[in-house]
Amino acid sequence: MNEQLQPLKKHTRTAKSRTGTQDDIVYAHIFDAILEQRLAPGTKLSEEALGEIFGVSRTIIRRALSRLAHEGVVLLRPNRGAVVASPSVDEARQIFYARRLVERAITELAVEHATAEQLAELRQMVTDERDCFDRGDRGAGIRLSGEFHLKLAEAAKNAPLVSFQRSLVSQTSLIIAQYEGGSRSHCSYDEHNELIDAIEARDADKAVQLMMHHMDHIDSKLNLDEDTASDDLHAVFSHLLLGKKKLRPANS
Amino acid sequence: MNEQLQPLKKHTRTAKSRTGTQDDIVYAHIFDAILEQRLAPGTKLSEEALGEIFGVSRTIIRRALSRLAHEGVVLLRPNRGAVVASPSVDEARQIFYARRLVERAITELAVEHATAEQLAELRQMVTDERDCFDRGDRGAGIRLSGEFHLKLAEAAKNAPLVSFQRSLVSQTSLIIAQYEGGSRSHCSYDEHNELIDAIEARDADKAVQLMMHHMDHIDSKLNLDEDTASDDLHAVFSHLLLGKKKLRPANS
DNA sequence: GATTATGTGTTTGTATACAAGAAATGCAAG
DNA sequence: CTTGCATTTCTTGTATACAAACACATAATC
Repeated sequence: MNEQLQPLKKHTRTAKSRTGTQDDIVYAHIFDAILEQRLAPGTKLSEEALGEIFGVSRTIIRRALSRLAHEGVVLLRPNRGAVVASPSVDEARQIFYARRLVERAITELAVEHATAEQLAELRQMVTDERDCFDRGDRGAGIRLSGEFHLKLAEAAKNAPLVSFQRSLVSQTSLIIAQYEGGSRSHCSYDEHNELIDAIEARDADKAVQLMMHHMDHIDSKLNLDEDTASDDLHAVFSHLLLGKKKLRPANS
Repeated sequence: MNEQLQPLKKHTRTAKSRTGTQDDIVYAHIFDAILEQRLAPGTKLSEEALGEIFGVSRTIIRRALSRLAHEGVVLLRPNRGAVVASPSVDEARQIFYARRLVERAITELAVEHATAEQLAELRQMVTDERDCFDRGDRGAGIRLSGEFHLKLAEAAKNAPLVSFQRSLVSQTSLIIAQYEGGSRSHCSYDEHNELIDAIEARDADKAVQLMMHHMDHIDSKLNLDEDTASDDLHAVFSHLLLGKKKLRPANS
């Protein structure tokens, strides 16, 4: 039953390898497409169109969109369909506040609970992440970088925090994709490696300090601080550009 | 369209007064039923049965169950239907850990951002809550007490935290309903009032201190600490009791 | 000429029919 | 009497058909 539809062999099979039910697959593919900016913020996600693309009925699409909406990467307006979320600067700040809070707790818990296997997996993920950035696959890099933080949350052994972290990481990735600054190395894997070192050494203070510095680093690369005008304008007008009618020059 | 089905005038109209779409109504009613323990942990939630009860199709029920599963009050097993969640002691501990974390942040933010109107609303909610407990409506009391904490989260003006808090409060209410200790005053409204006082005085340290004490108070009333044997057994066997066939006495 | 009303087309919301999977029951064999 | 297997029934998963709401365009009136 999972085999009867596999028209989903896009790019490098970035969608999660877990061969779950169809809506998992659809969910993962839309998710990846959003993070890799193949779907721009504000883009309308028509149920029927997506259904045709993935070869499934609207029922499945609807479930996937519902999940994405719950994680905040898709906005689901009643009777008006789904669009790719375009977080405002204020929303981005709220997300970053929550993330600092959660990352601090996760780091402390991971120092306490992370097993050797988990640390090894984390190291592997950092390697994969570096490979992605090296080969220029920015979208996959952002996604893997997010998955690193999610894996860390799993090492903390607190299910509610994992769930929350998943939502925060998704939205953060969206924000990074949207508000990226000039610098290209986004989530420096060096910092990730140092972090694993501190956790492996069971040095909670240092690990937390590194994590907080890492957070600072991430949002210092974004154009959130004061400098929000240009990106904000883009977000503000993105929904107007959806209609197919051509706009006349605004300054005439 | 919202008016065409109203066979939902149960008890005291506790379901949220927002007259949203059908699945909101169904969601709220099942949610309330679980919190007020009219649905015991482990109870199977048949889609068709619920559909008949609420006079809607399985489609709506399915959406509602999906939401409830996302909040953690319902467990959704693939191909095997939904059951009312029965959090283990360990899961309860994880939830409480996360709640302390979030409540601390929310309190700090509320001190900073809460408006006079919001504080007034909070006071009103405490009054309502006291009325419920006074008139012996324990289920509604637990629910209102949870809604107080949710309202406080809204005053903190951080959307991701509100969303997370909603999930945590739901699960906490379920835990309280499941692991209640002997004492009857569950979420002492006095503590809620003191908390509002401190927030109104913009005294962050005192507010946080009160909130943490409040959290201590809540879980000191539960049978989580060491004393978990009896309740654990109940949780372990609860799903066996679902079948309608009568069990023979276990100790014979 | 601008603004409002109306009609058409497209998209979402809901219900239902059908297919696939799991639990339960009954039968048969040891 | 117990145990293993097959059939049967019930429940969930998915697709599709229908109804309602919205967006857009056209036309009519002020």
